[in-house]
Amino acid sequence: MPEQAAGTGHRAAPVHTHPDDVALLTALSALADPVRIQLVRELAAQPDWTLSCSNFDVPVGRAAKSHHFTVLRGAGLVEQRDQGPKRLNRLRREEFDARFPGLLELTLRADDLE
Amino acid sequence: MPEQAAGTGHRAAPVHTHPDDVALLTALSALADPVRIQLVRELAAQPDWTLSCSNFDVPVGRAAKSHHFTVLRGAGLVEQRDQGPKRLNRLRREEFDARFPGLLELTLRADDLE
DNA sequence: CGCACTGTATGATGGTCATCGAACATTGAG
DNA sequence: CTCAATGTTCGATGACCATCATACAGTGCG
Repeated sequence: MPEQAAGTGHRAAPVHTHPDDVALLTALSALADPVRIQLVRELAAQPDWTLSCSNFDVPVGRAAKSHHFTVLRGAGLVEQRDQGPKRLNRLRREEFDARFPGLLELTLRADDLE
Repeated sequence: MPEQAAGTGHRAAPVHTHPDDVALLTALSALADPVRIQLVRELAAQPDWTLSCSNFDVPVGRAAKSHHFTVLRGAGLVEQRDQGPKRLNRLRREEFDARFPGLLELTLRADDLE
């Protein structure tokens, strides 16, 4: 099969939560972690669907990184799509900003003293 | 002594942190707690300097409540002033909003699903 | 002074969570 | 098929934190 959608995947699709279904406390808790803040920032610095999980430069192992992505998905911050063995990521900018106006911008702002 | 300033207080003054000196992670962590969110909301619903700590209706004991106010002060969210045996509170709306635009408004917004 | 009220400080406790190592699953390439 | 690469899952561990009960310290009133 040539380029047939590349999506025959028998793999379990990642579970997503739309920002509209996310509680404020969940969103704040998701962002109240230095590793996850860094993930969101690196994600924002590259085009959508260009970064796979292993491309992020955070000081934790694969297992912890996978856990953090689960949390970010659950908070409506990240969308993931499988492509081959990789899991590509996208920051849900507009949808999240519609639910929590300003919060993402705040997170992405390069503040000193962090 | 009649109304002589009411400030002879030998009590240790509460330690405050200006929002400008607060890291994003600190602010998010402070608000990522249901009790503290409720404290901030009740505080916002009344005029400044009208609520003493014991006036807040949260389901924790005095000790825990005191702890939460310490966290809120350290995040630049609350200012406290001693008056007699009471410690009056004020939400630092403008200063906090200048440092973290939109975050306070987000917190005060009555979202369902929390 | 003695007392009620208000808030803080001090351990102690329990739960949550971030992390790791190792095992496992899936995918695509050789 | 075999292998390397990518992620997930599981169990265990350790740290952090919210909470409590208790004791303590100011404050003002009678």
